[in-house]
Amino acid sequence: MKFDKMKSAGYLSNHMARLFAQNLQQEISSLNLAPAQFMALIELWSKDGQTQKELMQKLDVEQATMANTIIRMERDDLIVRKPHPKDKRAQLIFQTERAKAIQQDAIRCAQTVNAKAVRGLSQEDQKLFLSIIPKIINNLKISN
Amino acid sequence: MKFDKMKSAGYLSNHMARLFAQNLQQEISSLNLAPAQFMALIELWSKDGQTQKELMQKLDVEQATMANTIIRMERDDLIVRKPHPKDKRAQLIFQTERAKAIQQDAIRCAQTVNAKAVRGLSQEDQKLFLSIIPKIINNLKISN
DNA sequence: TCCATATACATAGCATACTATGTATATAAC
DNA sequence: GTTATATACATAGTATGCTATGTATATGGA
Repeated sequence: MKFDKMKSAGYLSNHMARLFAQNLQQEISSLNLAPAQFMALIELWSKDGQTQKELMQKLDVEQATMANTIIRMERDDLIVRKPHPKDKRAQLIFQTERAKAIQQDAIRCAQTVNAKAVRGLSQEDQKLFLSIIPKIINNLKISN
Repeated sequence: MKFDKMKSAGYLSNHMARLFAQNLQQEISSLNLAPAQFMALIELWSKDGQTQKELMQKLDVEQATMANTIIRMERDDLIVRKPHPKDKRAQLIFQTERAKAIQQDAIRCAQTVNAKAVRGLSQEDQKLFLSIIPKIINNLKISN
């Protein structure tokens, strides 16, 4: 049995995702922001003051991954944690002024990378591509 | 300026690639094989006895990444290194019997994941999807 | 031949992902 | 109200990716 990389969605997805990450990292490096931190900020820009669990569910990463990202974001003055008013186990995570200040620049960087990625593709192909990925994501989720 | 995750090729690609990796990891875990090791083995199954540099170029990872993967594969009895006959700086990397023995099973696992991923997609969409990714990979490579 | 540069690989440090496990607080069952 | 279970988060260990840097060997030019 052979394995053809160029016909493997998984192989190609891995390669593509690594290149996206590298490009994004380079784009946003001047903002002193790392890709995973950017992902978390996207959620906080949309709604400030969320629990770790809420962020973790929206980003679909494991709890431990989210916890570590939050630690680094706190270290880098991107977020602060405040006690949850009703649940002593939980905390609410808020953006800092610094995080608010870089929002527009960071989003521009991400859009630059996305635009570079799809350069030369027809509008139809771009649309189809963006519509197929969520289906694959859904197929790959959880057990079955 | 807003950021719509569902319209971001980079965001979606990252999510999809993580799910592919998780699924593959689960599938091949019984073979005591990790995803990056599998990727390296694909190249060795295709051509045994390659230098670290050749593998690194074919997998398109950094030299340090390849070096570390090779260390783990040596530890896990998947490869052995032999001195390069003509270049004392280099080594040739060969599969072990164990690596040869798991080839068919490992490839089957990868194909299972790929099949799960594209379930419900039309043949056309699958084909188009696989043809678009290499274009994006090319767009994202290197400088410009 | 000798030296400067290039190449092949190793190593260190870090970010981001994972699983597994521990701890403290909430909540449900009795 | 106690106790058992569930939940929110932390921590440890590992894999895979990156950049930066070091070391040994090759190679090309004087």
